[in-house]
Amino acid sequence: MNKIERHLEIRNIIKENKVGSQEELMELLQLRGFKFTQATLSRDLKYLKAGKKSDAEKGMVYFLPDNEKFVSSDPAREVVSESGFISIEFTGNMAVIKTLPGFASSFAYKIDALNAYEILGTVAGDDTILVIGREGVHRQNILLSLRPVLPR
Amino acid sequence: MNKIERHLEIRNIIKENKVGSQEELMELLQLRGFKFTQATLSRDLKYLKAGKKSDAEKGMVYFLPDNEKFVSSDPAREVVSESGFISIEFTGNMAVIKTLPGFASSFAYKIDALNAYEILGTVAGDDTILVIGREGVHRQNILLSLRPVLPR
DNA sequence: GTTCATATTGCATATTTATTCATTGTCTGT
DNA sequence: ACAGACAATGAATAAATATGCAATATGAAC
Repeated sequence: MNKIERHLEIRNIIKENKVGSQEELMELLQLRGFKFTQATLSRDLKYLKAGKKSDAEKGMVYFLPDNEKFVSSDPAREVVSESGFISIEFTGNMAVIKTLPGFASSFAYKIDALNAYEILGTVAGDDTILVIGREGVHRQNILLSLRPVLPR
Repeated sequence: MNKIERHLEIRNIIKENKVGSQEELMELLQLRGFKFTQATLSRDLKYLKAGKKSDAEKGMVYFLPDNEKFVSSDPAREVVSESGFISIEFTGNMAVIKTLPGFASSFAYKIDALNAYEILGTVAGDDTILVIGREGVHRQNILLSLRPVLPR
């Protein structure tokens, strides 16, 4: 039972190639040594939240949800893809942190876990976190307290 | 032969609703007085380059390519039904935008896409968006930069 | 190991979507 | 108005995708 590996390979193939049907995808996977049926592939694609979009060349091709395209194999970008952190900016005694789509809440969770006195609380959307500083606390203090969760 | 109108309506429906199948879409169109078969709808969707993507609520739903512009055949409802926008109010250098339930994140996405210098970021819930203005920026500037995504 | 609970899968089939072929509708030039 | 060319459509059917069910595998608790 090699579901995990199969899922990884499916993602790779969909990202690198224009795949027009499950049958086509199945052939590619079988070339790589996987053994299974179309029913399984249908379930896999559902699990991976793959969709199908219009393509000039092949009619319809499979694609993965947006956040997939940010997963880079380039080590220089690893930091971003691991934590999802993109940027931080201040206004007043609040900080606005930008993350990759979907990463905000997990990132905010880390911030909350710091239990920093300086930080009153956080509000997380999908790709943005609002960090509310305690009254009288200066942005430099907020930044310092956030240090542990920010990429170096 | 009302292909054009039908296409417009299909786009509206797809934009505004989560449509899971051609059959479902066909019912909605027939309620609006269109008469045709599934074969035609399949061709229409191909022509409109519609795709299908994963959706938490309905499994798979149709969507239009990014560059597709929304055109409503009912001008009166366009404002609210297109964007879901309901109201905007300010406090300090933040704006609170109210939308129809479920519309906040897609509306916030449009705001983010503006990439406005004046706007540090947005946090979206289900029907409310908090827009954080850059320090020193006044509400009038924020309002101006939001202009492109607000109903006229 | 044995048992129970749950996950994974294939097979067969249902459901959904695309296409072929024939027909009808629309437009243009005369 | 008529003929010819082509677009649009429906009916039937093919192709593609999803799912119910039963069998098998996996892991946890004992």
